[in-house]
Amino acid sequence: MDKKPCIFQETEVRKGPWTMEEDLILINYIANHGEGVWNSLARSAGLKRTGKSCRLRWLNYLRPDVRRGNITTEEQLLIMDLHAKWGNRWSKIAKHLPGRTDNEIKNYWRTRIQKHMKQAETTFTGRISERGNDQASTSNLSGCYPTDHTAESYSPPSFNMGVENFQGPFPHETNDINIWNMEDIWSMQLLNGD
DNA sequence: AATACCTCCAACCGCAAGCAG
DNA sequence: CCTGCTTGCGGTTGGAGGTAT
Repeated sequence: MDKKPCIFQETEVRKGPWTMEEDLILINYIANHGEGVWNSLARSAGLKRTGKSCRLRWLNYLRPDVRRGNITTEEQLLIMDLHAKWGNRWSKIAKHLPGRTDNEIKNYWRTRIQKHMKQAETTFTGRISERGNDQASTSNLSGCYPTDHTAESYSPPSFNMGVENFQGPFPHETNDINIWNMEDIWSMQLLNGD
């Protein structure tokens, strides 16, 4: 990969997946200096990333209060409700779901809810054309909300951001060297001192 | 077992708003 | 007011992992 360091790589901005080292650097830096001007933070921390990238990584992934795991039924309904009110104002919606990020909600909406609604729409309009629209009401969509495993398999309102309880950001733990979890990162961060 | 297809999500991009000089 | 910089937001994409054939 980086076997041939060249002069350009020195100033080159890194893109793509974050490495554990980068995560650690960012966490350590923020732990010591706090969040700030992201561009200068990236530079001062020695990260070859844009401020934007650092901010995104921190907010969506590294922040200690980021809650990971499947969306609960309550959250699901809240998302539906708020989306009906505000539309695609993901950050606004996210503010009402503690620990959830706008990115996560957005992804959830696009991949699950939107899909289900689309399916519902096609079957629904199919039914309408079959037997009239006597059942036509938007509230019918509520019966089509995804109530699949994602909501059922979610364990814990008792979620605790304590390091020992945190399950890590990755849904699938593997032996891959590039895969680490937040427990690793936070414990290493603790070892590195405040 | 191989591979084609699908799903999900982390991360990027572009744009607009806010703010300081 | 204008300009340049930073941040925040929403849309989109690439790729890893899972599933179907």
